[in-house]
Amino acid sequence: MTTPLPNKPVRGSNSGIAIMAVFDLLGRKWNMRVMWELNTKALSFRELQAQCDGMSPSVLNARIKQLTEAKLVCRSQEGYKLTELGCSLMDTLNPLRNWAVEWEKKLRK
Amino acid sequence: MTTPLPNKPVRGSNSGIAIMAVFDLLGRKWNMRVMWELNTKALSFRELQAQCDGMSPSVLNARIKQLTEAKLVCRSQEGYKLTELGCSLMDTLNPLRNWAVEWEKKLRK
DNA sequence: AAAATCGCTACTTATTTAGTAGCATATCGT
DNA sequence: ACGATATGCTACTAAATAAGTAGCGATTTT
Repeated sequence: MTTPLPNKPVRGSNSGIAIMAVFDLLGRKWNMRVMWELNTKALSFRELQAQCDGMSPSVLNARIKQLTEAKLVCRSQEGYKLTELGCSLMDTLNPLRNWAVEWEKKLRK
Repeated sequence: MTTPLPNKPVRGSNSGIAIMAVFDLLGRKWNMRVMWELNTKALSFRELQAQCDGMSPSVLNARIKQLTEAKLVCRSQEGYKLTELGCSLMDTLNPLRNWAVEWEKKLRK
């Protein structure tokens, strides 16, 4: 157990950089949730808001903007929906669903 | 496109509840990152802080508390480390690593 | 043409995170 | 034994983010 404080990231392989960006994105309130709801079907702004427990429109707007810039969500005739890239993210995130129920079981114990 | 605003979650199957808790946990700054760093090896408080770009100790403390209550992290002789449950979460999250690099590629295009 | 609904912005307040200082305990070298 | 250094962590303030509410201009419905 050594290591003083003054240490910057210095992740050698640089392959670590990408995952950090993902953490920034997903580690933000609502982003996963919004995508999760859109994974079912395209939704209009207000539908999406309703699905997300009535989250405030200002924040929803900001999230949509961020997810759109990240090319995970886009707008279409039927409303907001996931892009291919967005779908692929939800696919890799899908196992979380099952993990979640196992986790909940063990927490109750 | 219908649906007025006043609508609460009402997720029928109740299996949706668990994933929402996961979103609350992971959708919070630093939680994924902290676990990611611990996935490599056990770390002391200050080591962990250094690995996480010098995140403020007050926040780190809060995160550790939350992750500990969630039984994903625990303390040991060697420092803080992931529990079995925590490891299993990182395992299911592992594919994110590869998704992240693909995502980055397509973003640059 | 009136009423309702839409996507969204503008604002204020509440909650969360960042940033810094420092205390109490433990370990180390002399 | 003594001071020097390191550790885990708390306290406090400032900055950033989210919640909450009102409402505008545009479209759609009646």
